[in-house]
Amino acid sequence: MYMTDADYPSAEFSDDELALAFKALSNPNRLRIYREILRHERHDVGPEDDAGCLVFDFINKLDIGAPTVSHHVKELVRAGLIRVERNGKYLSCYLNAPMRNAMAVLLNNV
Amino acid sequence: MYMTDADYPSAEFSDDELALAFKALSNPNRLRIYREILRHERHDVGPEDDAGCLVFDFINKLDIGAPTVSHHVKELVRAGLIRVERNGKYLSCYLNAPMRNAMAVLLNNV
DNA sequence: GCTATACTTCGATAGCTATCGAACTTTGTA
DNA sequence: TACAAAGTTCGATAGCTATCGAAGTATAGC
Repeated sequence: MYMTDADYPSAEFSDDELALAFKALSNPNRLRIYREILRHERHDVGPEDDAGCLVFDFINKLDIGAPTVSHHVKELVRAGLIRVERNGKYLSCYLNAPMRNAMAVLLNNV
Repeated sequence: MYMTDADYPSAEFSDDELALAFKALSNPNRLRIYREILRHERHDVGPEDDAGCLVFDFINKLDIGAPTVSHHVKELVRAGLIRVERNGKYLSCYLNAPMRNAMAVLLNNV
């Protein structure tokens, strides 16, 4: 695990921000993308040799076109759920832990 | 606590069902209603003297009309997030634990 | 510089949704 | 039985969104 408690600040998000995050998970294809990123993060490889989760794979595995995948990835970024980084030819997706944590706290704690 | 492990079956929901649940939380007012029900469940009173969370209160506290509140409550029920029960003059809302659990597992585990 | 690959942007569209006011139903109470 | 309160149903509307195909951009490799 590369995470410490510092990666899980009990960050406060507004109702609107949280609702936006949940909205980002309200489309089945977008939920699949997010779950894949979560799963990838969990089988944690070292940060150096980790190419992240590739948009390329989403385009090839999901039954929707590249423009739609591009749109979904942007929505996940806009919602603060993930961030995205170019690695040469490919685009990698990474989990944004604070928002995940905020949603989890909402469901478990309050 | 009135819950046991049996109240938390690792129930399996499809991507579509989970996406529907997240969609139900994608509207700020609906999220507020759900959080209030969660909060109420947490300060757990005994089942006998517990009137639950009243739709009446949502109608009076949120800045939206009664028809809209009614619509939102129905969406939460349809998504499997809550259930609703008439208690005399008032309508009470109760948490539907399996769906909450499924969302929490998704965010924490996979 | 050319070509192929990996996306992105644009414009369009069909379908959904949050909200409202008006009218209705159901329940408790006088 | 009548009245009031609590919630629902209806019909309408403005605005959003998932998806597409076509065309554009950026990167890697030759």
